[in-house]
Amino acid sequence: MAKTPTISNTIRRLRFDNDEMTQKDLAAAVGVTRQTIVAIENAKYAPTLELAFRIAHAFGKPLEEVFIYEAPPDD
Amino acid sequence: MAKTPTISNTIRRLRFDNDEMTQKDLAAAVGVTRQTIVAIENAKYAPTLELAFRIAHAFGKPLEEVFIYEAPPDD
DNA sequence: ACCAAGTGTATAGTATACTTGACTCCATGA
DNA sequence: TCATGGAGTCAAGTATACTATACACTTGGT
Repeated sequence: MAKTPTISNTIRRLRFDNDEMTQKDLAAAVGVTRQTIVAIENAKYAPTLELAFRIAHAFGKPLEEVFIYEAPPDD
Repeated sequence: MAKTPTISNTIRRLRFDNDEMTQKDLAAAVGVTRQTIVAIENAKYAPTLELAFRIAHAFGKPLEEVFIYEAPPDD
């Protein structure tokens, strides 16, 4: 696996676009704790594929519109 | 997080469509071990979001064409 | 001045993705 | 017949996503 985190996301913007949904409400909607949302939103770590799908699903968006992969140079 | 695995994938088909690429070669291409590919291909567990992106990238396909999310009923 | 809601952070623990090394089985071909 | 390559599996260990509880800071409202 890659050493450098190469994934960004638009969760914060999507929350505000969705009636200013709180981190707490998003967490409940996708079935994780609030600090998991905080960590992901601030790119402390990337979610599992399943959680990524659930978050995208919660916003009614395709996954690749929520999470953006920046391919490393050695590709 | 969900208890039941709700993610399937088309890796096996994609490997064969890609010049019969072996598990070993795919593993090397995305930077993991061969048994990780075996496990994911046979849906023993789902990859991280980053690895999912790398696999899709290796095949030149969008992520959601490689990994398919089946939303649970309680959605 | 106070309080509540929303957000960020810390630490310790659990769950699971991923690694390493070894072994088996099956098919193909020299 | 035996060797080789591709695929599956098992067990023990490491890395990291995620949980639980708790506390600090800011902002808006009363």
